[in-house]
Amino acid sequence: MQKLSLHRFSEFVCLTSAEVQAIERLSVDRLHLKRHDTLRSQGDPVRDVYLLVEGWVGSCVDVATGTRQMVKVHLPGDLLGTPSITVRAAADTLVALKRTTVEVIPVTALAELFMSMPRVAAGLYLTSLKERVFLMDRLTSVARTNAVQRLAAFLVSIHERLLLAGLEGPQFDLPLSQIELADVIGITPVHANRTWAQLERTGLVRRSGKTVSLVDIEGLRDLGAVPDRRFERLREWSALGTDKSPWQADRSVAPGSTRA
Amino acid sequence: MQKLSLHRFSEFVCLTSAEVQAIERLSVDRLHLKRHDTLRSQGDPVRDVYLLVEGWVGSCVDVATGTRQMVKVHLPGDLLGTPSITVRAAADTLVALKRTTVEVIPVTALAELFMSMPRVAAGLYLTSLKERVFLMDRLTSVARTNAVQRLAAFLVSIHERLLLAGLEGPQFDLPLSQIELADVIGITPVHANRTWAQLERTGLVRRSGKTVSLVDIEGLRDLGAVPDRRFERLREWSALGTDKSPWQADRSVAPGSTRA
DNA sequence: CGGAAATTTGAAATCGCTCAATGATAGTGG
DNA sequence: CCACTATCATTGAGCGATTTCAAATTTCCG
Repeated sequence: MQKLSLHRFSEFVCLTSAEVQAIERLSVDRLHLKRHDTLRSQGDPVRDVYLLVEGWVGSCVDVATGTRQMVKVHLPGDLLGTPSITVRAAADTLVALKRTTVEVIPVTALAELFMSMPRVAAGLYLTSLKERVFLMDRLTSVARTNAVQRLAAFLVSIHERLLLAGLEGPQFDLPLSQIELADVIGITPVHANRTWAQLERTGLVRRSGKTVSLVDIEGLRDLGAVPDRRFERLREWSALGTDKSPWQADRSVAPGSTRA
Repeated sequence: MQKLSLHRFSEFVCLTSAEVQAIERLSVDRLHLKRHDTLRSQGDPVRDVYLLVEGWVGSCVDVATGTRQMVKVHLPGDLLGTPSITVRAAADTLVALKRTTVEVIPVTALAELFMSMPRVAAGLYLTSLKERVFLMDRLTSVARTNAVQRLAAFLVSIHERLLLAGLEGPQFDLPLSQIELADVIGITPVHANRTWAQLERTGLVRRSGKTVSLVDIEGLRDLGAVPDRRFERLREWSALGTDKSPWQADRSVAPGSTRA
């Protein structure tokens, strides 16, 4: 995990070594955060984005009324804070959910990379589109399913992403407090507690401390009405561009493939 | 309105005439839809995206349980269906909310344009990031505010976008049925009716038939806890790239600027 | 060990949903 | 142009999910 994970750059486009090196040169600093530290607050000026090397970071939108919504839980390999580069003041607050390390990437450096390497640019674009699908599904989950279903869907989604990052088996550590979990699935902390108890009673999940074990993933997927999204690398975007070296560009990445 | 509106291409990057021409050459077909026609269904193969020339189109995610969530209401100038190009089967259903005209753009053509014109690519990327901010705010609205607040926020948001498209004044036509409105703000149709009545009782809005009149926009903005997002064109992305002609690249676009 | 934060539980209130029925409107074909 | 029909809007009543307020217990961290 000390090696930079370039998930978000290479998930749709296979990169050449020159491209990988260019990405690795983007960083101007490395930051270490402890749990609850704020990387950037909503309203702050936006000069940088961040590559999450290690740890978990939540992206939270604060509401005038005092509550907040965690619109994304970022895992290692994610590129953080990019949506805010389109606005004057950061749209969200980035907060560490556990001990975390990030690389700091100036927006100017990201822009230069984007304009000079078309295939990296395509990767960034497709990743952003994928995030939109993710947000669409989160919005649907919160708007149209009850608390137990949302929790089930969230656990499946996190587990799926951890599998892509190398996790094996149905068990993982969930560093979120119930307060933070409530922020994610759009309920109150008190109800998050009751919802956990209710979900455990179904027998589909077990938890002990911070450790979560998914007993019946298909059952959870059904309960949470998790849509079956099969993301894939697209020939159109890899086969074009200025680069002359050959690359394979057809392998599909199907997180929900246990289902098919 | 017969002229193509290129909102989504030019909102962050000022385009040269060569770039505009390349975009206009993308379309291979023009489709006319009447209200309730489906442009593309969730699960369909994704070969094209669509440029909305005239009309309104809803992007809906269906839930296994039978309900659906309209995750975006598209207005003229919007580029539709792009998030789905990252998945095997379309993530959403695109349905006409009134009489509508779209240009059909093959994904391959979009990819070629992206790989050959860096500044257009930057525009597409930034627009996609902006849509993520939009979705983050929608998610927050649905998760953290009540039905009246969501309706207020939705009306303000649509009005703001119509202003950018040339509308003048606080009045506009809302072609959505209450069923569709319920799909948008994440409630049931019956409750949408009561919510409209409740919002009208505040005196902040009036409606007669399909026509909506925002009596107190600031009041609605406060009620709906609408965040103040100021989108802006970024020097970083315009000033780079292969093009040699000069362009102004500093004008900010501030939809919510009445507030400041 | 001590204090702060997080978890858990109870009880009452509220918001939105469901079921059900009636009225209004608009599109269609004769 | 009108009648017919399907869709949409509206209202009532009861129910259920989630929130709110409050307090007790446990866990975590310095």
